[in-house]
Amino acid sequence: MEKKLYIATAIPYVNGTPHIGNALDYLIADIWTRYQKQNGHEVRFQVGTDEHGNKIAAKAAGLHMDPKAYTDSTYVNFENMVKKVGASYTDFIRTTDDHHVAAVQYIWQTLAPYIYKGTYKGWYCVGHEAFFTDKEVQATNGICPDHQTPYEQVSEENYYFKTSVFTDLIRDAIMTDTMKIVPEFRKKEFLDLIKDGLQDVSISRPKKNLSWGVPVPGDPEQIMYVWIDALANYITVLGYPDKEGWQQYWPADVQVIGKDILRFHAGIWPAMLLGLGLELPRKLLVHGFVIVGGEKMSKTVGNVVDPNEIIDSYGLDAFRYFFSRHIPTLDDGDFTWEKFENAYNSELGNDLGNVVQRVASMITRYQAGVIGEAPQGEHDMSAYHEVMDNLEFNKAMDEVWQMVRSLNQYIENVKPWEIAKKISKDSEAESHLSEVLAYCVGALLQIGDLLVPFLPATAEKIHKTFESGVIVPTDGVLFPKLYLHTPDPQAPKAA
RNA sequence: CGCGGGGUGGAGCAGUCUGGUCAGCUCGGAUGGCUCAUAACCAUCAGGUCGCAGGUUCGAAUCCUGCCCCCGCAACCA
Repeated sequence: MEKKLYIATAIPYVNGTPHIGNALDYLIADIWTRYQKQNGHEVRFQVGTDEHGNKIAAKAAGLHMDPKAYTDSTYVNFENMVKKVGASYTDFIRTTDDHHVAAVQYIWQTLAPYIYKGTYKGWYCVGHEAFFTDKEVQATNGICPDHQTPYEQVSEENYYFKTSVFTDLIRDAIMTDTMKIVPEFRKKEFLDLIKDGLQDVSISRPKKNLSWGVPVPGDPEQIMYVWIDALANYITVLGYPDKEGWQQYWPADVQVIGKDILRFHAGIWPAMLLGLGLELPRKLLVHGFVIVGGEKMSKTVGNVVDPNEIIDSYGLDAFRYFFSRHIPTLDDGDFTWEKFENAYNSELGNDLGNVVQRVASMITRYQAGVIGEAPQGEHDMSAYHEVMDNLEFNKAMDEVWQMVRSLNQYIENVKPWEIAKKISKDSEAESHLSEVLAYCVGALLQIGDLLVPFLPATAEKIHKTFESGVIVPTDGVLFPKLYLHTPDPQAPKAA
């Protein structure tokens, strides 16, 4: 029996609309999920939303809504985005779910030996709903640059979680790759960050400062701050602690996170798990940010790219293609509409789409669509599997495109159209031709297999066209040319 | 002396750990070939002091030293 696998994504805060970073989370997790399913694993794939906190409460109040009613209306945007990128998720969790809330309170009680009450004094920014260090306050002359409001000196009672006591265990787990942080440089970065030990973390707020959240068990004056509430989702969604079956999936095989939230997932979260006596996730996949034309995406600059627009214009597989191949899985990547369209036209259209088309067309033309026995694709896939296992999906796509290229070169070398001309004179030409074309089909079917995790719809079309032994014509070509952001070479030249 | 990543032909990158077989790949450009194909495909060519200055070596993009420049991060920012 293969082990059941669990893959989890960070849950975004529902204050706002889904952006390309969220889409990237879902896409990466989905590629891994489909890859593992293809390898015969059963996979549970979680997504969800973080719905508590002051910003939500404030936004709801602004709309004269109850916070829950507000999140009921917005979480859907995220679920739609998950579906839009084709993510094959199995579970969607909201931190306002009843089971989650109850489970979080159970977790708090279980962690009680590591929780103590303390007083926090510091400079507080209402807009951030967060405290800032003296250094930061000095650097900004006491005015929060984001909100243009002065920091206030605030003192409040909080509960703290003793993450510090788990420092050595966590450091050890990271160093030995028991909890493997991928890529390596993120691992180093984090180890450096905790070289002086983890610092205890404040996990509650007085009710007067934070009303919308999970109540602290046994203390009506305190509400849980984001950490325990949000991070716990990764296990509560599986049914922890009371529903059957979660043990089959925990520990997670991979947790997909952005580089901005590594410290929480590599520090606080493992501490919680250790406090609960649970295993740590096997791997943390830390991806980078999507930048646009070399600049950070930001609303004020107005360069925000909406994933919906890409998918609506070019199709889902085109979106999945660009963001899996041209945005490195483990690093920042650059998006521009020109880059996207060039990749679409030349790589998806000219390379992949065209080679599918030309092979299908030759078989139809020379052999009335009959393929015969296609041999197993003989390309060595070990490089592909190696980079997949290293979670470098972009490199796996490079491997696939290498194969596409080779196939085009092969066709050019063998020149099936010339063999076809000899059929009337040369008795061996006919079998030679069908052998050549069957080889091409074998290669295409292999390419199709490798594309399953990345471009599910395209992979299916390729299989459908070739796998039956007879060409099944498709409607239109795979990736028709589009010139929405780059000049159309066929357009009449401007004077 | 805070930490990390990076500076390679017009653009984007690989190669640096394990010195020579490295100056490579993709896009873009030029030329040619082909006609099965989505004006697609294939081949060839142009070309870069491998950030700068020293050093080690028979030999350095690759190792050592110093310097310059760019980009993140710097703990409660999902």
